[in-house]
Amino acid sequence: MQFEPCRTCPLRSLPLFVQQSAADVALIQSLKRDQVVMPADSDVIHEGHEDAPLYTLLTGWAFRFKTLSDGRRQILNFLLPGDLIGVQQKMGDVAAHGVQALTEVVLCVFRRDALWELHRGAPALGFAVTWLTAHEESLVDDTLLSVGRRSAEERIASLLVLLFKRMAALLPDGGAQGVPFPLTQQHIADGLGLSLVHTNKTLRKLEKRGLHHIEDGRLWLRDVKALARIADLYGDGKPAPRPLI
Amino acid sequence: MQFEPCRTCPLRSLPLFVQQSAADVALIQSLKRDQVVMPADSDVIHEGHEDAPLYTLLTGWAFRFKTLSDGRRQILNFLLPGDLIGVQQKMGDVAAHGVQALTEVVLCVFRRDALWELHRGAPALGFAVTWLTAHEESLVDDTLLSVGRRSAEERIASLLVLLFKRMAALLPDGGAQGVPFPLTQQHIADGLGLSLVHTNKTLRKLEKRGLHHIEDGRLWLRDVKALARIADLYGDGKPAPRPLI
DNA sequence: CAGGTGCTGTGTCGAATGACACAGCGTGTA
DNA sequence: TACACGCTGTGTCATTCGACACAGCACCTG
Repeated sequence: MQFEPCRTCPLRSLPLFVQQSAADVALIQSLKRDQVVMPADSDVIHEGHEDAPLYTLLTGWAFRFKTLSDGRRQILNFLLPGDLIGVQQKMGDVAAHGVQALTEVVLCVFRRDALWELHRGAPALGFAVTWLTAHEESLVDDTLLSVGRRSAEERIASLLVLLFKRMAALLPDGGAQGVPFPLTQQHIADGLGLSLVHTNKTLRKLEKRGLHHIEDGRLWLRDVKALARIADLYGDGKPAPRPLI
Repeated sequence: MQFEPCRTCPLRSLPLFVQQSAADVALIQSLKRDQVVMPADSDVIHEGHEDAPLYTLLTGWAFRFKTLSDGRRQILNFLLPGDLIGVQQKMGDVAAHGVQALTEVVLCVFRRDALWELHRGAPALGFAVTWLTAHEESLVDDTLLSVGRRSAEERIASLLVLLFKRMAALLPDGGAQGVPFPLTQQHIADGLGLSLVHTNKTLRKLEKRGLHHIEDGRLWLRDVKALARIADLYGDGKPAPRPLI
């Protein structure tokens, strides 16, 4: 095992993540099987794959998605460092989703029985898995509210603000210099149930009003308040402190 | 404690639910605090409520939803007997959702610390909580695919088939005589991101083609194959066996 | 340097869906 | 009986959003 021990994982020291006991970290470490790098646009989990391993995203961006048989694609949510990948794969009867890398990603690979071993070996870690799963569901809930009931402009405002805040919580400067933003307009469209063209026009409209700016893979929010107002987002805050597995 | 013991819970004997050890059932029982009946249309959990208890739905239908401040409402998913209610409430920073009864419902009420005690007391039950949460997420994923990428006709076909199958799995006759279906067209509209009027017209179109029939709170699928083809649903099957807490 | 590819930007047009208005019908209730 | 209310059904018109077409530009690669 030549990879870095979990104890010194660079994510773990961020204020976003809650402190865990040495024993719990050691258990996580013992279930870690490998650490891999995958290039941008590669498939982390093939859609329809039934028995994928469990991963944690260490660096980079990815997304979960489903497609219809004629190719229409819906992005379910975006994955940032610290997100767990593959919990739903072995559960649930409904057809599985795929996971694709947006940027080059670094992944922790866990043993296939890790999900069960986490529950068996440490209740706190089992609880953490539940927490992360429920949290991800609440992200999907929010997107569903957007796609079902918000206009194109409101959806885009909402996405920009929520992704900005999630990413900013992972940065030392909290997004003062903008945040990395590797999505193309096609990804935004697929995440919000919009067409590419309409996404482009709506983004341009918001940008012309001085609300945001995207350039060279970075996103700046020029007027977070206005965007949050458009999206009808309440709750100011930083993302809640979360467990890391 | 005058309510029925979990051991003889009528749901537990259905083939849909996996067998659990006597010790696990006893633990569940020990965390059960009450059993309550609530009328149709009542709020099980108020939207925005931060610290609701954990429930299991014993009989009846309910739904989770979120609203925008101007009243637009999105139903996130429908809840049937055996579904766990309230896992997301204490987790996740994004604003909470509400839960409302569609019919009169009977609920098991658990102690506030039940979620943690399940993980602490029995790894298998902690795992079951994770399973149920991941499973519910996959339902929301599916709805998001519908709302984002399916046409109105496809969405409705998909909803009818999926709800029919979920409900049929809870019935002895497997839906041969139709299944109970307490949704109004407004609920369908709010669950699929459509307007009431358009929902009505689309339902009528499908019914005129002989694909389904709704009457007196029951749903019959006259041509499941055709509906599944319209919705681009694959996977024939019955819902997977699931834990019951 | 030519050509290909992926992404963004824009105009025009058409289609899916929403908004509004109102009717019918069953049910509860004063 | 009369009336209100909730739900379904239907016509007409308005709007949002999607489809198609194409341009510009950066980047790669032969």
